[in-house]
Amino acid sequence: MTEERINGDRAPSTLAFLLSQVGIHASRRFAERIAAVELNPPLFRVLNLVDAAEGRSQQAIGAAIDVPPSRMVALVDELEQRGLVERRPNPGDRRVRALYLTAKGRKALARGRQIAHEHEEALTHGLSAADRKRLVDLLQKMVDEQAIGKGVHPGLSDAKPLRN
Amino acid sequence: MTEERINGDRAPSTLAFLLSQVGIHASRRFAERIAAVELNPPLFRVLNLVDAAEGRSQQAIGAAIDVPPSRMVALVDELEQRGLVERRPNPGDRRVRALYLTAKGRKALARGRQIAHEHEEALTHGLSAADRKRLVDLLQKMVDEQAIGKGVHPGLSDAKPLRN
DNA sequence: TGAAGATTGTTAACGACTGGAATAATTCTC
DNA sequence: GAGAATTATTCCAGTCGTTAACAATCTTCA
Repeated sequence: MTEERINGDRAPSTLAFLLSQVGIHASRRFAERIAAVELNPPLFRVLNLVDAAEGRSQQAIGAAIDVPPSRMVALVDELEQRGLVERRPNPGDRRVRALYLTAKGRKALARGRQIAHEHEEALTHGLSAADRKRLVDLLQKMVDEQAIGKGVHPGLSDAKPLRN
Repeated sequence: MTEERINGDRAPSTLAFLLSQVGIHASRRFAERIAAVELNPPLFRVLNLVDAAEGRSQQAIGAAIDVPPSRMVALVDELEQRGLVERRPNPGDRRVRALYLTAKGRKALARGRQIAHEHEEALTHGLSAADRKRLVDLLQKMVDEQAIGKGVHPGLSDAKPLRN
């Protein structure tokens, strides 16, 4: 094989390019890491939200992370089957299934957070504390300017025109 | 509705979180923008690569952007049907279909680049030139440290354990 | 009070997207 | 010249997520 290595010069280091490159890399690595505890990002997010607001309805937490009701069902089904969360009846409203973390769920969440922490460390490995702070500030500024996801992480598999 | 707005504090502004949030946002917006010229990111990438190295085989450029052969077929099929690229026989190797841009393909590519430029502008809108440079430097440092995609943009829909 | 209209959780059907295996035609290695 | 490797392609199967429809339950308000 000639192996002439096609020159990537065409794809210059524009900020947009770097951002998506690094961002996607970060997402993927995290997905790989979190898989070690049999979780995937959406599941981990739901777990976090349930912990943040126990007793809420499926749709309430679904709305908080921009997940449609029909999708929440499958997500919670899995979490419940694995004994990480419970669906309890809501005395006040019998349509609602209030979500609660089980002891096992708390453990899984703790492990997940530990992994998230390690991920953070690995990702910022080559950066000094000062660099890290600068980067956080700059990115936060972008988030504010762009009014990106009002506090909600987009996740990789939402929206339609993604395709990338 | 109670609308108590579940507190997102659980998802602190870790660098990893910010990076994927902003990165994914950047990818999505670009996908939306590029759709204006009937292209999607993978198609645009192929177009760029063909331009960067005309006459290469499908698999050669596929390898350069980490797209499996079977997928390249569909990608090139579409590009060819729309008259943006041509598959020409390779005199030296009759198995190979060398790819070339058509005049129309060049125009589409030019428009795509224009859009990419606008995207860059919009994305960095709130940043000063100095901020922008700092950000590029920091991100580039991360790319180098992490040995992220050896010059290749990952794209949003590759790898398996993505899921996010 | 009671009927119409919302809302919650679920299921089912459908479509978009991909990668991997198998195949035919060619080329390369010895 | 035989067998291994390579290129492009087709096919198939699996993953995922969205929309629509539905039953049960609540709310509204005449």
